[in-house]
Amino acid sequence: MKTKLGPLLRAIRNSRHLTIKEVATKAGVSSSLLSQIERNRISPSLDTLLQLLEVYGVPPNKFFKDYETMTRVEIVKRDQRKIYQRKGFKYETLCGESQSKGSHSFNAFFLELSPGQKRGDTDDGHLGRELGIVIAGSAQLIYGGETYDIQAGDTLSFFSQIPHVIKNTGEKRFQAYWIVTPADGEDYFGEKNA
Amino acid sequence: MKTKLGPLLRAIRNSRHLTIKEVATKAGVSSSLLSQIERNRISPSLDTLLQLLEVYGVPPNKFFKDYETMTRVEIVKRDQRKIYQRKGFKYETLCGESQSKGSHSFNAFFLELSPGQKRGDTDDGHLGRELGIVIAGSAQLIYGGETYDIQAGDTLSFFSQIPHVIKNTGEKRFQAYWIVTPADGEDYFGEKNA
DNA sequence: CAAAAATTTTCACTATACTGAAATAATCCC
DNA sequence: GGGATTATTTCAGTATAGTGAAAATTTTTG
Repeated sequence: MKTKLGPLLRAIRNSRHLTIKEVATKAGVSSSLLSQIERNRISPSLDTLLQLLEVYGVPPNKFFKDYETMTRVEIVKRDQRKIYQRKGFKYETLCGESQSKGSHSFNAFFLELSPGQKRGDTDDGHLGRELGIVIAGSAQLIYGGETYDIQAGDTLSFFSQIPHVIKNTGEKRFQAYWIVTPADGEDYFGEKNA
Repeated sequence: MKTKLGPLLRAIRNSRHLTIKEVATKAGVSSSLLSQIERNRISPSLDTLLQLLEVYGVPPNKFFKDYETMTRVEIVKRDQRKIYQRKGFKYETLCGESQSKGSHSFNAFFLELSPGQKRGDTDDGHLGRELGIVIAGSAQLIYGGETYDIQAGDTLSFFSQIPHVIKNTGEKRFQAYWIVTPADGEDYFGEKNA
């Protein structure tokens, strides 16, 4: 009851355009079990997981390589930014190694929350990564059951399929740059910009 | 109740000179559970396995990469040998790709069984790979619950920690070259030629 | 938009992973 | 070699993974 790989399994299944029933039958398990696994209500046994991966044609080591980067939340504090020069411009790295390498690239928009307001639901269906750059205010990030306090100058990045909520806990309004990635060709998923 | 990675987990634990109790405590599980997992009497849940790997400091993707090559038995029939020339010698490959690459290299000895005689026990403690080259006679290999018929000209290779038995089922005596590997530096185990 | 079909979720039940304590086996040490 | 200590296994009981059917939801279709 600890692992949170259900959403990834669901994303893989959707990318193959397979129904729960189809996959369950091929893997030799019940539909209800698969349904519960994909929503993290049950932590699958190793046997079950390996059977599912076999149906999807995903080698276990590849799956766990991605799982590793998936389950890692990385918070870069303002004073931890790495600064470097390039082509006359000054850069400050906002995203650590575990996020920048791999098969997801970013797109951005601007986000503002009034005091008490919150954003992000438990299952928005979007697949990929999110990157938040906090400009003003303070907030709480709830990610995979754990809570993180963030404030102006901090940067946070995580896998968007995992349930997450961000809430303005301060008095002022909360402002941040928000970057979202589509799934691209390097991962399991056949379709681009799904 | 399908996976057979218990012996590998036990081998890893022994290489670290840790007791069942120590590991179980660190991983937050009971001693009895670990005991049963290592002898394949229980297929661990994913949570439990990941906790154990964390104690050992083994990344899951690495573990499953090795598990993949571990669980594969490869039988090369006489007429399937790949023949090639090199430095004036003629070679016939006896060992497929899944065995030759990776972190185990081979050493050899000669094996002879009289009719009905059998060799190999369910847990000989030796860690590494075995390679058998059958010269004369016929036999049965029982490996991980499955039975394979082998005869003169065949080659078999497998991970020696998995329970295995070879039995002379023919009328004549059974002869084979037998190759065994020690664990080397590329895998989890600190000690060489343990 | 409403009925039908297909897919997913819920619910009561069964099988098995997991626990804690006692029994067995192995190791230590004088 | 024998008693003490430590490590492992066994056993009865509990928690949770897994099942099969029916209910609820979503999608399709006319």
